[in-house]
Amino acid sequence: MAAQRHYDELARQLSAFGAVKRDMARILPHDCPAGSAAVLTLLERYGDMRMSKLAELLAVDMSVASRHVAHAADRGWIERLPDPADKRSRILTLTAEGHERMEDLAVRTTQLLAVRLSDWSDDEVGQLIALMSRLRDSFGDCRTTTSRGHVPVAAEASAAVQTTRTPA
Amino acid sequence: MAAQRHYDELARQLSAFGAVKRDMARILPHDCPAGSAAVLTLLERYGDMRMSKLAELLAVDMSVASRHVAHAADRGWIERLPDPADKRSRILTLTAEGHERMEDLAVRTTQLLAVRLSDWSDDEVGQLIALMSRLRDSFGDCRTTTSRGHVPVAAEASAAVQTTRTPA
DNA sequence: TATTGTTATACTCTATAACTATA
DNA sequence: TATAGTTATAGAGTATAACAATA
Repeated sequence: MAAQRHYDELARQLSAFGAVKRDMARILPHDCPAGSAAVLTLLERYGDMRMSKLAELLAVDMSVASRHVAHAADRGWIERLPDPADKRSRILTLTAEGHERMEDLAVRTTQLLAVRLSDWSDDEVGQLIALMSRLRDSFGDCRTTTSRGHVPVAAEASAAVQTTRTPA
Repeated sequence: MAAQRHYDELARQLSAFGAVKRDMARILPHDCPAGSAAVLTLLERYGDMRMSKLAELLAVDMSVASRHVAHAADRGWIERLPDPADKRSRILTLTAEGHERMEDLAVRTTQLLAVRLSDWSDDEVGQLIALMSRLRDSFGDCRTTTSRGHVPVAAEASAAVQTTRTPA
């Protein structure tokens, strides 16, 4: 259990962390907001998937994911193919244009981070990633796993305090 | 310099990190959105200050800070006193009601984090805070509006990782 | 002229709820 | 009835620009 004096500081860091995200978003093309970029990134990384799965990875409501997907689909970056196994569902897949767009996004991201993280060691970045990932996990946000070792978090979290697990 | 393979992963973590902030925001009182809560927190922590300083600490434009401050002032949580040294400026200060509100916020935050971080050690939380602080610092040089005295954001956190400020 | 702060406007992101079409 | 996905609506957060008052 962490000391209480750390709680306020962590909350403060989270509060001001948005500035980092906004700086990242500033380098995006004008027709590709952060939401769409996230959709493309996840599709390239994890391959074709359904809406519900994408929403889970994005850590947002499916209605939000649907909106981002519609934006990307309108621009021809992704396609929503019918799912032969379930006619209610749709399979999302990157188009050739989508892959091109992703290439562009990757270049922009790399260029920005190469500047911002110029005095970070590889190990330091790795540590930050690991801790951020674990925090998301502790908050029940890590529905997927970049690796196979997914640890369910609801169990140990609810041990300390009887908490309402997002009751509807 | 960090390896390129880490760049995409860090961008992905940042992208999905919003879910953590939203979970934190969910425990706030209905009349106190996250923006107002951040204002109260900073005023209690660093004491009375001017709008420009607050905006810097919030890492947002002053127009945004002004909006949050107006919300808090409308509810009697803070006061905007005239600055005798500069009649354009206003000194922000917490009222008694503001302190009460802060007490409530601190309790809510502590309760939530006690659950979420139940399996984190004190040192691990400190490491995360230090790395987040340093990342904000690495991104901070690009958007400083008033690069006067920079408040030591990571005062207590710098124990684990030494933050480096590259002078403009 | 430059700076401090406010306000008007517009845009992004988000969740809730109502809706459809399947299951 | 229940589930997958879409859309309409409302709310929070943000930046830009125009503005007023003061330096």
